[in-house]
Amino acid sequence: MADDPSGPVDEYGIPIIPDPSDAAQRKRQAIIDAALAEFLREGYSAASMDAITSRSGVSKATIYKHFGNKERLFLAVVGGILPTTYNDLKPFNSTIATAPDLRAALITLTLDWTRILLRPDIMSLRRLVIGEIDRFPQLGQLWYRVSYDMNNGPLIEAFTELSERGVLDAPDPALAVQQLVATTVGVPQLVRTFRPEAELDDAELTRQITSGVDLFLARYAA
Amino acid sequence: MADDPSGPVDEYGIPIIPDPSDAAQRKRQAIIDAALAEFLREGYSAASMDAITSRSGVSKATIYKHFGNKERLFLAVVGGILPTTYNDLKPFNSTIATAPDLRAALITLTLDWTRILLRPDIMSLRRLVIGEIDRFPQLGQLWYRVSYDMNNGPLIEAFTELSERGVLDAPDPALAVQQLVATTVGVPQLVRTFRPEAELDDAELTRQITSGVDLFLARYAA
DNA sequence: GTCTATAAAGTGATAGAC
DNA sequence: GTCTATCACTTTATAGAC
Repeated sequence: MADDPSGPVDEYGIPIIPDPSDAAQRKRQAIIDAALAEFLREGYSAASMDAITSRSGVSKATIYKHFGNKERLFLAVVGGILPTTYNDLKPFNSTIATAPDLRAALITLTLDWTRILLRPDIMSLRRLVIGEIDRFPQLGQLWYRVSYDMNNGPLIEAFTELSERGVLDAPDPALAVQQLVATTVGVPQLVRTFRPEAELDDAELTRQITSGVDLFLARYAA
Repeated sequence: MADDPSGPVDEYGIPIIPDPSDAAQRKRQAIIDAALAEFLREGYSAASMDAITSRSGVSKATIYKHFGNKERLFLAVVGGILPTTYNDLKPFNSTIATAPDLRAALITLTLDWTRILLRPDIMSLRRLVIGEIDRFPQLGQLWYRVSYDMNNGPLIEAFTELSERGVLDAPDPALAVQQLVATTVGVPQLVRTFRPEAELDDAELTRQITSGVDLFLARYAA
């Protein structure tokens, strides 16, 4: 019988030949995962292609076949993870314009945003992008655009609608959104940017965010 | 006559022998200047000691005699420039508690701060520190402490006094200062952090800062 | 203290076999 | 597409002369 196991077989004994492009896709993903971990740990310059090679389990030549060079790998990996990261923030936007209790809705929204954006992995990614902006200005533009599309943009629309309905008095909704984000998310985020290990229990975080929303409403509630 | 110019002489023809420790001090300063420029351009890892050597005009061995290794050089250079940089912000603090027109004083203060902190060299330094925080947590702590001592600290004192006199209603002066900074300096600074080349004319900057101060006073003016 | 010259290790990238 | 083996170069750091 010619059933020596020279490879994986299915339930009928038929060899499973992985779709070549499928295997390539999995290797590509393994490279991306390894590269992201390495870039986050070491930054762009100190990250070595050798280290990414051993982390990923594929050969260095394969990495170069897929991504060309180190710069393109970096852009592909970081540029690819950015929208994914910010996607977590999207579900919270839609309820603002129709919320019965605007204050409670704003607190919930900004508190959720803050909890996500303070996550250590997202903070590390943020520091990495900021530190490499002179070398990769595209990433700064991308970060800005993504955070605008996913967060500020929808909120501006909601504030515009709320102003028309007389609930808010925000003649410049775009600036109002920037200010709301600054007084809420911005406060703990600034601390964590420079002191990643700074303690911040949930009660204190809630207090800061609530105070920021109240500050915002003291000026903008109609 | 034994006046062959084998070295610089003073007005009497007496050779000027530079104080050895003085020459060393000047070389040390040349190294620091060259290193700062190189680190700002390239970041920590990509900056090469060779490049710093040729920029500074001294030999590589001299740099190592002075600073030991690359990490210590980086810490000495960046840690040394931080207080110097933030010193520019100090003169503006003292007048707040006694200002006849608090709104105007706050606008002047935050506008001056913002103009300084948005300077390209300071923004680059900030990006450098943020990007290297995993490697050099001390710099994050230092940045935080320096900006606290030079800015927030004095303002907190002023707000405390103004609250006691009934001019402000700020039960938590430390948080109020964080919020004021966030709604003023923080708004354009966040944009410039990710988009160094973003245009921002002075009229628009003034509008943002003024709006931030008015937001602050809507909640905290007694 | 300062220099020149060099050591020892690591870098990004590629040629050629399969 | 993927691998092994290797190239050409740069890196940080130091030894030894002055």
